[in-house]
Amino acid sequence: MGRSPCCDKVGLKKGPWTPEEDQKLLAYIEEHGHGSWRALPAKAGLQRCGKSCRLRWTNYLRPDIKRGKFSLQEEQTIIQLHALLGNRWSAIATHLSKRTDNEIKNYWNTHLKKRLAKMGIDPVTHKPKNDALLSSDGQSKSAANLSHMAQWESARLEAEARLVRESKLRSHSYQHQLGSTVPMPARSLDVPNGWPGVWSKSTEGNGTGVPAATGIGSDLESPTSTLTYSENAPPIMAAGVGDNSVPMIEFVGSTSGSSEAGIVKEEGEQDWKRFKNSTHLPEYKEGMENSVSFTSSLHDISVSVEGTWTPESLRTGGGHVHFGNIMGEEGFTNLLLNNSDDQSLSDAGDDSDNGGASGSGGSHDYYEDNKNYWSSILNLVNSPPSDSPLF
DNA sequence: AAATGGAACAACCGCAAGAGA
DNA sequence: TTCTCTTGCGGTTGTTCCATT
Repeated sequence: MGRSPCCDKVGLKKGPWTPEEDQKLLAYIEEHGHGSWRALPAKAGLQRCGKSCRLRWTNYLRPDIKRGKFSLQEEQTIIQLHALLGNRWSAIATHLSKRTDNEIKNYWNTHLKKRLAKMGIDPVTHKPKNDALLSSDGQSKSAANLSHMAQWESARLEAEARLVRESKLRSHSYQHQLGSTVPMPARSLDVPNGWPGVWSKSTEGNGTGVPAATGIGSDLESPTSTLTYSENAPPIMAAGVGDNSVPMIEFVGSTSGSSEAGIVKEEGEQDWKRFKNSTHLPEYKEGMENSVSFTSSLHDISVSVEGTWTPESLRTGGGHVHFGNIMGEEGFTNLLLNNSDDQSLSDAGDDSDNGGASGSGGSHDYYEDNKNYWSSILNLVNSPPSDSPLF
């Protein structure tokens, strides 16, 4: 696994891109596609390394990028997904169509992270910084159980992200098979909305006969995969292999309708509707405490979880956790956002009942906040990413 | 009006993983 | 199997902008 020398060559320009350079890069990619990034600068007449060109394209020039201020919804999504995924910006970006991982990362570091910290919320754990005070009672246990489920969802979400990446890779290889160097838009990036101009030009220009984006983008073969996913030991789930307390998560994924990919999206949407309406966390039953299976019909993902699933870990409050129908509730994130001193944020919602989420509230509030918080997260990850062509 | 400090954002760096020869 | 190349990713740095003094 060597590392490409890239930018350490002398004579290559670094630093901010000029409009002329942007134009050259755009024009070249429009006509030829990017092909090999390493070879691109010379062909395009740019004194840049390929890596620099790739970053400029993916983070700035790509036509399917939405720029500008993040909406409240986007902020909420970022916070919620960050609570689940941590600094996995690319995975988060797959749920924020038209936003790049770099942009999300920057926004987190410059806005959201500080905002949370200012409110006494640890931006890493998404818990109040004085959480330790609660560790001696049952509240932390509840939080841990919720986190347990969140980890479970995190693994599922990451598997989804893998499927997206796989889809992208497949689409690239498909392109190569067709002898084209035109980059295949990735479904995860919601490309069809923004690509057609470039894509059509490209395909027309190179004469490969590859259908335009609206055609091939939606006809992308869906990922059909069998993957064994080993979560790399997040704190709560971490333990040694073979340890009975270790939840082992295995995803066996194959996409329904993969050979008729053109209808995948629609099927997926319906699938999600059914899924949202019917999905609960698996009900706890005696005798199955170390094995819980879950199936998402969307990707035929069957998830088997082996580990210390307890009735407590499957419950919040008085009933089983439902993923759906929580959107209307006031989530913890909303509390965070509403408590923010950022006037640009929504002041909607009445969080007075919950006593805020500054972390200094009572333990009951903390419990309720956690419940709402994770419910909101779980609801989010079980909702189709907005505008995402994957769903 | 000039200086200064912080915020915001673009870009770079280095590591890791996968593919292919 | 090993090595090289390419790409993706996350952390960090550098530059620009803007508000405040």
